[in-house]
Amino acid sequence: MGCDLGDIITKNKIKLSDLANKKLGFDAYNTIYQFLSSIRDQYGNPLQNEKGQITSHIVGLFYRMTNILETGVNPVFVFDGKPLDEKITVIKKRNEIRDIAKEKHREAMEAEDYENARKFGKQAMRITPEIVKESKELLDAFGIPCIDAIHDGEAQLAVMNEKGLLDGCVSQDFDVLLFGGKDLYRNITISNKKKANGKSYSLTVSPEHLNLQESLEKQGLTREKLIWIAILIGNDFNEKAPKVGPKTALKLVSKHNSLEDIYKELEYSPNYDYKKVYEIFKKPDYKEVKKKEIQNTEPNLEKLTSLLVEKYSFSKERIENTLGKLQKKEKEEKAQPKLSRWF
DNA sequence: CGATGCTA
DNA sequence: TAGCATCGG
Repeated sequence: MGCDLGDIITKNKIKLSDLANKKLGFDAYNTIYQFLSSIRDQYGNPLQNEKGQITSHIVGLFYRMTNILETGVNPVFVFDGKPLDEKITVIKKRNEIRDIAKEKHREAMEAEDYENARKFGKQAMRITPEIVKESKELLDAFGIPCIDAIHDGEAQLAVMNEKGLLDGCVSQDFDVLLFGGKDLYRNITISNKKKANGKSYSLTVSPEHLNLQESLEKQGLTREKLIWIAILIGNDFNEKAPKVGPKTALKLVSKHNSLEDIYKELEYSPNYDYKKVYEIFKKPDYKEVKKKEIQNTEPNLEKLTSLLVEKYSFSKERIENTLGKLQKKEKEEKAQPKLSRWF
């Protein structure tokens, strides 16, 4: 997904508690997709209740958002709008991969090959309008505002960050930086353990902060040249140039003064409109939002409980136990009205 | 993924 | 009670 700028961007380890009192914009699709692909049973099927409703995104959002609010973060979720025409190719390709994965998951289940079932099950999920609606309903009960971007959610996040409406953007993808977002936060999770694959639990990931300006300075780049790199190595809007990875791309943009010159050296003529792609990143689509629209409100604990217990059949005991922690935090804030984010 | 249960 | 295993829905 997105664009593989991992080798070019500087990563700074942080603690979750460093994010207290920050206004952070979450890439909604990115966050929800992670839950859908990782919260699964031993056969690679998503979690569902007895009615057959998928609940992976609900479980994931519920626990992560209680932790995020407890940390003192003020979140806002930004959803993707209608995709740009330039993104259709990537979307079609992803849908094909998903369809193939679905079929392979079915075959693996039939063969009782559960390792492969898990592997392909992960790749078979897609975010449906239903999942979006349910996620928004849950976030609303948490008092977390949701907004819809014109096109790419990451574009909207980047501009909101650049304008000072956000202290940072939360996504696993790097694209926010291409769109001009200043601060990107990755791995914003409670547990630092990550499954390398089905078996080993060895890899650990920690929350990290990526700053656009710092990364550009360290590499002697400008944002314009960073966008060239993205175009050369491939992104959501165009495919990569042959035999060019991040390292080669970095050398190429340092040596040349235009993408035309780089393509000339590569003896490659792209069959896509790279000037248009440049503009998509350079001047991202933005929907005007007022500060008031992205303000958090007090979580509605009764509504959360009834939603989760009645609609999704969660264990009442678990929900009340988890929400109890949030309630405690709330009481502390009310005792210190000046510090409260809700008034 | 994040919580909870089990084990030594 | 830390560290791994497996529920959860």
